[in-house]
Amino acid sequence: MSKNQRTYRAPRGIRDLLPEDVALAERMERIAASLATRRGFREIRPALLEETALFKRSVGEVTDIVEKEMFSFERGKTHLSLRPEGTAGIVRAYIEAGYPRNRPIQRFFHIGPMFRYERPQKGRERMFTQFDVEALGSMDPRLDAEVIQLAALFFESLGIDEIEVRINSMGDGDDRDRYRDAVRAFLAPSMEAHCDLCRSRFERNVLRVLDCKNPSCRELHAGAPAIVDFLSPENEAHFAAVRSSLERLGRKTVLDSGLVRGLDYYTRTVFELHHPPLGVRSALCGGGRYDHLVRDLGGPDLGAVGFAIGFTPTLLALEELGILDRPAIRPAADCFLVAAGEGLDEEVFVLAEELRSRGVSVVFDVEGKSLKSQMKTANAGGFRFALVLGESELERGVVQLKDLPAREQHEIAREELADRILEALAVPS
RNA sequence: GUGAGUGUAGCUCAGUCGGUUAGAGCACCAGAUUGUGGUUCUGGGGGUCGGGGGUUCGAAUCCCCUCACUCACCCCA
Repeated sequence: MSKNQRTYRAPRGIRDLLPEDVALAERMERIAASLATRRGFREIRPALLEETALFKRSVGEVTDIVEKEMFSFERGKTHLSLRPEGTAGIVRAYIEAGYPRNRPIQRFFHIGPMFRYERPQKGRERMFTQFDVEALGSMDPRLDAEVIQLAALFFESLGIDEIEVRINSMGDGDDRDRYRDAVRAFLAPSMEAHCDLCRSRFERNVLRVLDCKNPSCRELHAGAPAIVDFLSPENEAHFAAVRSSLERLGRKTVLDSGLVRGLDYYTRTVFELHHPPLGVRSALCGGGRYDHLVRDLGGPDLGAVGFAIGFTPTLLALEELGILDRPAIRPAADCFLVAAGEGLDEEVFVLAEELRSRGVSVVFDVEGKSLKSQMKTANAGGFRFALVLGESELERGVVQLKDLPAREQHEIAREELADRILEALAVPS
């Protein structure tokens, strides 16, 4: 860093995943992928960038996400946005690829970055990774239960037990509208007594008023209408079926009539997975059914259900629970090739590539360090082997193979070197 | 967008009532009779004390502004 040169940082709320961090991310990805594929969910990698209109249409014009949280820009006449969530793009891809006509039942999962222009704080970033699962093309309540079960198993596989499934139904169409009207009518007389926030929620999303944590507001909500009393027989049956399917798996559900997902596309089943001991940050997963999104985005009217799990909240949860065991940092390669003496640069380079071609991972010193210093580097870097090549070895066609943790060194014929290394690596040290 | 807290070396931090060359640990680099790593010892590089302005004989320290980060609210994974 020179003095008169300005420096650069990652943009606010965006952090780099350094090589040291990748193993942990990979572990979560592996667990997610394994649970998903076992249930026939296939990985999909949709666009990171979409037409802005897609999100306006699906997520909703009057949501916080669309109103103020999207990274949007214009190129030519096209308005684009970095995706703030995964479902819209996945459904768009599903329709665009023609699945609805040919093979409407599709189970997809995706792990990748999402972007929201928010003020960063603990557990919340502008670029964050989500594990998304979407079961498309069916209304079957067992799919609701299946994805909820999948989400719960994800956390349990990581060691987070006591996952609480909070569930609600938002109804669909008429019953939902009637419920909303009823809530509005119920609240209207007491709005003056509510907090400022509730008053703004009343305008933006009435149902959210019932979610207020303010005790004085809560008192005003006693006797508020419950959605379950408004559900059509069909939606009520669906909701009951989802819960009973989960019960059959031994998974309890908690009816949370205040649970209202913020995005416009949700219908019927909505749910959140919580780990109550985590307090304010107990919410680990959110999802639900979005039965008309495919239609709203230009496809046939097909049901769908899915969820999103944020990796950052998950990691935070593991940390707070003290069960985050970071995978050991793996060395860059198995072997560190040491040059014993001057003028061996080319020889070292050639030997390294020779070993690599036989399947051995090797790096060599590029700082012109002393032999001793190279050995230190090999040790500090966690390499299993140091390979020493000097004039003498070169002439005799051998290499010193040093097993660093074992502190043993043997002279090996160059032709046998790769095999000997691979052999030694095959048995646990 | 609103509010609060914090900015000293790559990292974690100390720095008194304002006082002269701003420190420690870790990390890094180099040595300890010249072809061999964990410990130890010695030495070394590295900071315009976030930036700008002000008060003062004198500012890392006090005041103002600004930026950044963190946390909280809204909302959310």
